[in-house]
Amino acid sequence: MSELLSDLNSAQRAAVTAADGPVLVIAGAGSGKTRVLTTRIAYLLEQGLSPSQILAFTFTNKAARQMQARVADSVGDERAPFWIGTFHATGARILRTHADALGLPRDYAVYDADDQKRLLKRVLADLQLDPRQFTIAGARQAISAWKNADTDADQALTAAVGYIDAVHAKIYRAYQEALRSCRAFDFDDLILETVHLLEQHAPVREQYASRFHHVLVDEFQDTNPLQLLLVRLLSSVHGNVFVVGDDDQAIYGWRGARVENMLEFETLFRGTQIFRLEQNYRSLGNILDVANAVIARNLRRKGKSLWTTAERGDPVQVEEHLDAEDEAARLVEIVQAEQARGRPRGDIAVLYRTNAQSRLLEEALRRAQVPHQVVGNVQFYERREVRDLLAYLKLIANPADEVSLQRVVNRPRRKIGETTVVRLLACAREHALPVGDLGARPDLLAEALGQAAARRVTAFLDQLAVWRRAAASQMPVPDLLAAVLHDIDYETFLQADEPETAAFRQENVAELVNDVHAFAEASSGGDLGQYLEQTALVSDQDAMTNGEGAVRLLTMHTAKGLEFPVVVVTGCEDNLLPHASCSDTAAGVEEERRLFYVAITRARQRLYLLYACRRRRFGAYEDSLPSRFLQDVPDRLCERRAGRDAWPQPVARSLFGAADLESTGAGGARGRRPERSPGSRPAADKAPAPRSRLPRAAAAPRTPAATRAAGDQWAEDVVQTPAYYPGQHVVHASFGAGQVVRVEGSGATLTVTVDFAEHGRKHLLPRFAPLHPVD
DNA sequence: GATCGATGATTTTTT
DNA sequence: ATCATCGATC
Repeated sequence: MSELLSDLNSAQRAAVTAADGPVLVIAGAGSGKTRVLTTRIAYLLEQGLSPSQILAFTFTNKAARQMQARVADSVGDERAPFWIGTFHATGARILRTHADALGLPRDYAVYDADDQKRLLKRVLADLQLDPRQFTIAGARQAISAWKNADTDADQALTAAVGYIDAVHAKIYRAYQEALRSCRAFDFDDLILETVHLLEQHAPVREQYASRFHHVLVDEFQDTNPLQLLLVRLLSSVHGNVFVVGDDDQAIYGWRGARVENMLEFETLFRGTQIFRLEQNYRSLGNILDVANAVIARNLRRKGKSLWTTAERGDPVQVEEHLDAEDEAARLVEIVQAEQARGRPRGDIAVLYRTNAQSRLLEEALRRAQVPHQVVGNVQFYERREVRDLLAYLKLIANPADEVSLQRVVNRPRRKIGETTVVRLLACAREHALPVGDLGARPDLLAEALGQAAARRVTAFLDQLAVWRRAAASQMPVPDLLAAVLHDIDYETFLQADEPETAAFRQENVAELVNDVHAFAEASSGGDLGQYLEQTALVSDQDAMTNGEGAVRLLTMHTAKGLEFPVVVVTGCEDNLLPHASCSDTAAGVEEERRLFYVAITRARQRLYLLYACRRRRFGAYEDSLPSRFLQDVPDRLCERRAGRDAWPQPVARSLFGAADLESTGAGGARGRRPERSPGSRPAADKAPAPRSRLPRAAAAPRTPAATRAAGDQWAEDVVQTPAYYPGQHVVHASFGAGQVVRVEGSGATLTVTVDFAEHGRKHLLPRFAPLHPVD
């Protein structure tokens, strides 16, 4: 035990060893928050608690896995299997366990954002609302807000103020009915229904609340009222609630999170002990002071100031670029310069406010042959063919899943069109039967459909029934998927459907097959329901592997909880950061400032803050101004510079001096760059060597591709796909270590054949499969 | 029922 | 600029 605590500072140790009862740990960025949490769990275990008496909530599945692994490291594997997961995963687990007893459907589906959208689309169409006035996104937002406030549709209708609200409430009701008749829960339901379960069924509540002697919550500042309620219910017997958070990093207000959960914690839980962690172990001094200076501008905060004993480090680099394309080009330079200094690519993270920004950055990196990984965004599970196949599996698991049925009923083509589907669904609804089971009722089908349509539908439903029987008799998920693929002859369909992309799609299918196999191996006999649940609940961050070797591109939100030696924040511009849609309220701007603070505090050693003077929006250039937050970056901590040739000034504000307003210029040329203010460094002279002052090593950076190409291992498209080569040692997240056998295709269709030590030969798409070179 | 071209929205962040 | 959806056509 003493070794457990020996590496902690006194504040951390006090928190870890706190006596029973409610505990609030206010943990600044980089102050060892995760460590305190894991050590606390290990400490409790060493105090004699059984793992089954501990429940912990994390923000992502990845964090859950890491935390479990770290605890296992310090106390041994056999003591480690405590309950840990996201609120959603934990809710799903509890619901699944008690479904039968409560009359809930046992094989309920979990609807993700896409399923939810499709269902809402149908609901909106059924209600015949003006699609201009009532959008899917608007309705979804309203419904989610109600659910997070534990308000049902009837309550929402009663409390509705005004027409829009009232219609949204009606949509809510219709949506909820549709969801239930599909035997599906959406993300919010996973928590809401769990709360209802515990509230309404005292025995179940007692069971969990007495079982869990300690409940711990990470990222507490981003919990919503429902999640808080769940925590209270689960800890209602023992009252040992240990929460860790940072009010300065609350960035999920827009989806119902309430910092107040944290700020009011001590009034909610009597006798709360509070600990503050303010020593930062992550960032060098300049970076930390910039972060402190920025966040100090927020008025609504508990207030803390992080300190460090680390050296100052380099000044933070603040750079102006002409446009987003230039910014992207500069990013490539930065990456190459960092590499030239011996920095692994995996040390570098690129952050942005919106996903849309990633495309340009990604393109620039691809052109420059810099291996990179976009974390989140277009997920593997969101590929169309992958979603199609998952929809088949979902429909097999749950015949009432109308959204999935709609998705696959005519894919491959079975000549079952829109009209037929509408009639089919109406029929199912009318007789309160799962649509997938209608095959057993030829009488109803004959009644609802024409003869030809009924025949085709019957053929499809019969096929479905065969798969269902196979699944019911415990056919392993990989076999089931193989059966589906064979029976629908998906390969032929892909070929016929779109020959140009068939090969690419085929590989996605192969990757899904791999994924299913990996699941089967990892879970040893996990059933279909578990697999589907897992695919529904993956988060953006989960897709980020620990492997080295790729520059990471991710949103600032996704970056929460992570750290990188080098961070490049792009698009530090007003209307982007703070985002235009958040700029009209003080609270909105404060949340955006916290987001900027989160971005800054991800950096350990070097930090770049980039902005562009103009940027395309919907295709056309629009002028942009430096983020107002950049004004809060103290001059003494940073170097401000312009990266490229002289360019027309944006209209008003610039970091380079106040003279801008006068330099509006005439005609086409909008004036030239003004003189630098005394405090800031000049960047480019007007001389034609503007980049020479940029922080880049003098020697031309050598890319790995350039080096390896000499080996002549490469096919002709070596230029496009430099990252993998035969003989190379790689690591895959599920399959472990292996060696590359063959590299085919390029760009998006790049396929790598790998012999894995423990899993044999697999074909992989590095674009989706997390495959990392072992340097 | 499928296909093609025109049209309009899209870019806030996510479990 | 790109994507999804819609309508007209086969």
